[in-house]
Amino acid sequence: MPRFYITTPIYYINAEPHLGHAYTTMVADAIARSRRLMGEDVFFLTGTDEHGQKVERAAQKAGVETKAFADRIADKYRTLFRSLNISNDDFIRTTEPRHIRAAQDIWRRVRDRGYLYKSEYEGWYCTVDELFVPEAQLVDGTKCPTCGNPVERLREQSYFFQLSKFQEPLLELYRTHPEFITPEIRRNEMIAFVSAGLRDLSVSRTSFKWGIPVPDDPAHVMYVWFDALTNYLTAAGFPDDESRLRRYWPADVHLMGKEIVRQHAVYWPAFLMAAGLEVPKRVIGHGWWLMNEAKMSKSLGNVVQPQGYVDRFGVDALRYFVMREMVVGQDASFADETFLTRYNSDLANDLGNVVSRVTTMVHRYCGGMVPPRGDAGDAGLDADLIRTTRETIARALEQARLFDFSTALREVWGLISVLNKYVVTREPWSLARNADSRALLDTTLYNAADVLRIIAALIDPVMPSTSARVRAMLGVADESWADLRPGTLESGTALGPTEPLFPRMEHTVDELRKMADSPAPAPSPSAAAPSSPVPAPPAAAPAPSAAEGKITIDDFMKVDLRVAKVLAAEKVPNSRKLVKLSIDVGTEQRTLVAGIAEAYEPEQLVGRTIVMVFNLKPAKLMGIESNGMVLAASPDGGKPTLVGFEAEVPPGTRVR
RNA sequence: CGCGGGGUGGAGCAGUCCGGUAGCUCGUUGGGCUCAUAACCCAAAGGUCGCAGGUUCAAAUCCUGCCCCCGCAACCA
Repeated sequence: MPRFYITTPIYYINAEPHLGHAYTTMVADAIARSRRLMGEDVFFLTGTDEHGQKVERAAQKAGVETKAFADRIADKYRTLFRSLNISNDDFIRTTEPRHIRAAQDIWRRVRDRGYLYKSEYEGWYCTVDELFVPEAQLVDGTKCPTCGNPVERLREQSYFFQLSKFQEPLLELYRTHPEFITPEIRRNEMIAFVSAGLRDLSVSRTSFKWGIPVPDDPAHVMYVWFDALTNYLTAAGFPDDESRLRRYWPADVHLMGKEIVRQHAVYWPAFLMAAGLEVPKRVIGHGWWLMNEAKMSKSLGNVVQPQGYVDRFGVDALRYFVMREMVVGQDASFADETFLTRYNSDLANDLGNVVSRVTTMVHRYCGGMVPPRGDAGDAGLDADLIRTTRETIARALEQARLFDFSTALREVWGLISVLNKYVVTREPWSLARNADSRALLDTTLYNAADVLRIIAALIDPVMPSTSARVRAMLGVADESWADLRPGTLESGTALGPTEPLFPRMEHTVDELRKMADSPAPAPSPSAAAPSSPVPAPPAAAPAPSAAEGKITIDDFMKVDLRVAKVLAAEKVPNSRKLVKLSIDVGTEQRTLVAGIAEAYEPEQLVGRTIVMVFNLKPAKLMGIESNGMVLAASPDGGKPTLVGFEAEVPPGTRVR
């Protein structure tokens, strides 16, 4: 049996899971499921990356032990993946003993083959926060972005990996295996990056402890990617289980977001070559989900919580949407309007409705049993349907093999459309009124039900539970893709009860947003299968956990809001949206920088009364220090509108 | 010359590599049907394919120049 090993990245646990993590994992899941249907021996790995200073600090901040913190976040990922119906075969955590052993083993191999050397790492270090700060993040070029204190130049001992030795071997790899990096744009980027020259990589640290100790030099822990990337080997049995390793290594697909293609397509194969191990076969970098045209990010408050969509629409609706909407490799936008349209149009009106109408007719006209196939069909309509079905199977399977589920789904929906036309043209309801047309009625409904069976099989990797529900309605068992063809549905099969797959969602987007803002409804009372879409309970259940995310009046009072008057305003040179303001706050004059140039000309601002955050920590923007922040309404994607008053208020007045 | 993506009927997109009748989904309008989740089916309206040159029998597609939009970067404090 051919084997197929696919991985997601292991997710870094300093933050909670969001749509991006969910997306990568759902795509990997669809790939894994499709390969199982093709009869391959699949090993599908995901997990969490738990070491490093950021985790150590996040735990400190949360006031818990690092290990306990890691357990908690890892559980969140597990829980999310369960609710997304992810079929991973293993869930690896880099803090597990098996991984620590593997990472140390590969370290020794790389070291013994002469690709590690000890030297000094030099960088900007903040003694207050106890961490190195990348030069680009420094405030004013001298201060720590987190605490504002001056950083100092510091050296520490570090092991370096001789990445520079792998420039040629890597370019050779890209040349001889063009499919190694997909899509092509990522490949070109990597070729450019490697061609520009590679610097040796610092791969250990002495400045923190939360990591895997370097063998024979316990003052050092392994740094970031050396530890993390090795997980793909660990789970494949490295180093002890040789037969397993021979079976599953090298991996067939490493799937990830485009931001970490470099680590997987440059560092990782270099590490492996250095250790004398085989490199993976393919690295796929997918695009990003854009929210209102911006990349989602926490500070923008536009993070999509996957769980909310699962609760409202069902897992398969979310899985369908992301697979259908994003062409792997490109960016796509996640808009509620589009989601709702796809849900109602593709899932309710097309898929759900065609299943409903066909099964209902079999119940009504054929006593709930698949009728005999007969030979009453004609060479036109019936033969066309069967031929289209065959072609759809071939094309959808081919697209799935190429990891292009968007196109595969388009093919399947084309078949749904053809099936609808078939039904309308043949008019079974008319045939049913006339005893003479019994044979044609049977053939028609046989063919229609048979195509539903094919559709259920084709959507299986993307929508596993919907696939199962369609099969339950048809009374048929799971089937693989190995011998999928029309005409194999058995006559006489008793259908299960018909139920709506995707109830139409009549809410407007605004209503849905409101619901999404309120806390998710309590998990539906026991029995509800995870697959059944929960028709959103309108305006239900406030707040068991309402306290979360709210602040006390004391917290609010920490924010000192004041009225100020603009004395002068000028556009910051070379900036797009920044305006430099001189303002009168009653007691003093201040300079501040505001990101409102797209909405206001400087002249309009002079003399205007504004509201500002008075006690905000100063920050430097485009080289100008800003002492405070102007309040404005800032719609997503729109231009800001300044806060104002209906009556004259003197500068310096406190606002609460 | 910072890096990258993009400009195709009202909206969102495919087509561009390998020139040859401009396509899909949603929306709109009219009709049909009543098995179906007011779903489905048919038809129609709607496009100077960002602009200007060039190559060609023929350009959305190839070449040159320009304009505009959007990310990222170092500007949302």
